[in-house]
Amino acid sequence: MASNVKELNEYWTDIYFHLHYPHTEKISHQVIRILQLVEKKEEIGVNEVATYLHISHNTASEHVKRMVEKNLLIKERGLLDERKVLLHLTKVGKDVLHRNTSLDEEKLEQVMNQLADKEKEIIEQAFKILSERAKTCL
Amino acid sequence: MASNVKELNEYWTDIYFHLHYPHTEKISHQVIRILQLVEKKEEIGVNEVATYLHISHNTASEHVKRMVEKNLLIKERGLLDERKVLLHLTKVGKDVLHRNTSLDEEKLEQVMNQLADKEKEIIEQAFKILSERAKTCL
DNA sequence: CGATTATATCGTACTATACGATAATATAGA
DNA sequence: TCTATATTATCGTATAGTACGATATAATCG
Repeated sequence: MASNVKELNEYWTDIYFHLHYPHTEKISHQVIRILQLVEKKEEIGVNEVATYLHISHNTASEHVKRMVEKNLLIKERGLLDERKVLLHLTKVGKDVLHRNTSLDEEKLEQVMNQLADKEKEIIEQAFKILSERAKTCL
Repeated sequence: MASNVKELNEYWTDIYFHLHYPHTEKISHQVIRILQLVEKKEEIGVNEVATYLHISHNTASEHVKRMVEKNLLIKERGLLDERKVLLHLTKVGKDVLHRNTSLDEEKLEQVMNQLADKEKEIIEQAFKILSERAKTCL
């Protein structure tokens, strides 16, 4: 079973390598990780960012500040607890995140269009199942 | 069909978000991109790195130099053409790459073990099909 | 030998990353 | 209300990452 998982990972990295967007952007690693976190979680504040990246809260605060300056994030204060910050992606933030973590839509569509209907269906089902189950993990 | 591709990307990013390894490493974005390139391609030299990352050849050369110093890459001179450099991953390089681009094997196995045999099969097939077709893209 | 190709190095500049110390502000509890 | 705690922000400082022009080295090609 372990070799099975390794095999899946090889497929996974092959897919990303061949279908990712070109690397034209000068974007840092931590910035992308923060964008990913903010996109997928609701109610994200500075402390959650710090915990997620295993960095101190002051460093996290500075990341957030710079990302707001660059118009990647929007900061809002919590309604119930005004100490808290609620982070959201801007349109620019969403675009940057997309180009750096998603599969290139043109390439993916091109590949999908080469497939038989049954194959397409298998892929859609597989991704759906795995994403749903992944969400319940831990 | 376009919405289909967007849906797949949402599944894709959800899967990575929930199943990736924890972000404990202080590793830069360009370093990971270079590791990915070297892993997936044979006969990679400094110029290919520069082209792939859209950076100048001297910058690429310095990335490679630092990565060799950190024991992430091994440099070898081309047998036929000694001007060329051939890059390979070290064990450390492979490990770093794995922890930063693959799915966490424990988590993935945990998720897979919750699935019915038929679901497992669908996922394996889907990933296999997509990775094979992706390789023929462009 | 001269031109080309592939890589390396030097100097320089700027950005990113990180943390300790400290501060500001909001909430919660005695 | 006063104090403790929680959350975020800022300052000073240090180190590493990123990048490029200019220049150099070395191998190959014609």
